[in-house]
Amino acid sequence: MASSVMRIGCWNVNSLKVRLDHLAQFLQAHPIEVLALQETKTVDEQFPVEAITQLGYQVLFHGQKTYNGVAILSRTPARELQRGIPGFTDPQARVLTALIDNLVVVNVYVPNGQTVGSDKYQYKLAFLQALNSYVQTLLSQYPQVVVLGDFNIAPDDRDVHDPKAWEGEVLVSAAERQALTQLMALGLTDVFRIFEQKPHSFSWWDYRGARFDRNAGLRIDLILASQALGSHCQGCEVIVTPRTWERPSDHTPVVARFSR
DNA sequence: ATGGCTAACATGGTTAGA
Repeated sequence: MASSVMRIGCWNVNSLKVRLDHLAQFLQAHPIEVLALQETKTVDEQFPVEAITQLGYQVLFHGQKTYNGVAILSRTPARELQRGIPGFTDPQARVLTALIDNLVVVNVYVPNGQTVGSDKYQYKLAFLQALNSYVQTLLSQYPQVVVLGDFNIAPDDRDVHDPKAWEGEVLVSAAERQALTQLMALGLTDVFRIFEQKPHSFSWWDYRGARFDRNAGLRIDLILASQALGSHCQGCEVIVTPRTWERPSDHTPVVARFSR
């Protein structure tokens, strides 16, 4: 790659079709090298390849009807390594892994879990366990790995606008946080926390109740880097601006910058 | 206060998100 800097981002767009203009605006302002999208909500047959190409990106995608769907945009060619998690049969399109130069990009849209103890919560925990095994295998094969996307887990109370109100709830419950801790224990760093950050930095705000205006959000969109990659991280920030645009996604992009 | 917003699918009202 010509550039000495590699910028990698993630963004839950909550429907790619609705958010195409915002994606173009964002990439114009932040012409990053790799962007992992979640909740594209688009079947592969209808994926807007042409629109993405016109933005100057190549794209891999793994979608389904109505729900979920993930895509990886890149300036340089990406090779698809895996759709979904090996050995974890799942009709929901939530994981896509690509090899871009020497970098393994694991784009994840972790299940929401709905409520603690529900069937969807159990599915979320099973998903995270399967993801753990998968990432462990990848880390044994490749030094440079980034696992990024919508984790639907706020790592700790700094990532929650009102920890008391959220205590024990889905997205912050002990079992979810433990699953994330176990994933990171494989050798992944939440690069956002390498750096000093403004307090109350969040990546998602509920559409309801003017929560964005009150900054009543959570940080649930994460960029986790392997040691070999993370040691080259030069910065990480949440890009809040797209949340101020008309008809926004409820999530904002997160971007990390790496030297090469 | 189990409401409240948004999107998909459908074309009214349900499902799901987080």
